[in-house]
Amino acid sequence: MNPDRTPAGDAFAAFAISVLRLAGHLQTAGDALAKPAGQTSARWQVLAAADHAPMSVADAGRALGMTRQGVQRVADLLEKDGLILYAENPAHQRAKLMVLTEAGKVTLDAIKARQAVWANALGELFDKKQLREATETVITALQAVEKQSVPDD
Amino acid sequence: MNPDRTPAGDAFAAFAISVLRLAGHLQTAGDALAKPAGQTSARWQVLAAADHAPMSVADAGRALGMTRQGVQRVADLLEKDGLILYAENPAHQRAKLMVLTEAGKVTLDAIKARQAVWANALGELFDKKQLREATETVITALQAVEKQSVPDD
DNA sequence: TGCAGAATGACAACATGTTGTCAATATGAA
DNA sequence: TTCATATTGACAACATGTTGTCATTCTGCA
Repeated sequence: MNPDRTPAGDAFAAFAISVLRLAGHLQTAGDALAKPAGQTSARWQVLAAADHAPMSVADAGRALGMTRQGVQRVADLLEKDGLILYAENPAHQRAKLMVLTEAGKVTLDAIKARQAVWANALGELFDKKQLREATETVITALQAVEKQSVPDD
Repeated sequence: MNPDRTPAGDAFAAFAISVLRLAGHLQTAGDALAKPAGQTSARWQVLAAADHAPMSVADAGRALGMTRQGVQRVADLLEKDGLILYAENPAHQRAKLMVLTEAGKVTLDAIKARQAVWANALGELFDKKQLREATETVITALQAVEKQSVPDD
């Protein structure tokens, strides 16, 4: 079946599959959390990045682990909806800064409030130590997968 | 900042974010593993489902947690490339069965071999118990997130 | 046996994100 | 200061997946 996978390989593969499945459900939950505010996970992420600090589209792309073109498309939609605006950047003529408008702040706060209720309820289901250890394992895997180049293409 | 999130909520949110980030990297790694065979993660998943047992597009959608339309698009591409074929289904005139062709089997085996090397190497980096416990936590979260409806829309 | 309702594939519109390319703008080293 | 190089936004093509709709085919029950 899997001719050359070791027990350790099997264990990692099972872990990876469960992580991918959970991520799908988390994505769905994120969309549901953002929906009453008329937003989506993607828009929420960009709003949150711009709220954290005014930044260019390229900055947000790096912060979110996405290409700047992908962020650009969402940011243009957010601007059209009046949730962000592109402010002049004294340090760079081309790279305008995304800034939340009042409407953007209200929208983001509404999503954050719903997310808090959701996360609090789910957090109660776990032992604190269990959740912390799992998070550490996930982060370790994150770094390992980043580092591990796939067997030579 | 997050006015009403409890420590447990913070812990779950941190866990969720790390899972989403790892899933992104795993997706990228999956694409890299499939690429030398001229495939992608999506095509690999459909090939693997059809290899497990001949099944209809709708069946594969359920197995993969995707809509049947999404699977259909990929399956049509796989058929066009000669990796699967739609076999008559004695039990259902409309719902043909996806079956791997010889070329499909060769392609899938090539991907599986590369995935084994990759998973084995990553699995070695972890304590077996650590990986097993993290997988259990992820699966528990999976079930909880499925069950937990988002605060009333 | 019929027939209402479910399941399925086909098709279209759309959301999300990537890759590739181009021109405009910054940046840093000679 | 100048010029090669990197960064950035704009634009297009494409991959992936969802939602919605329709007609066809199955299924189960009265």
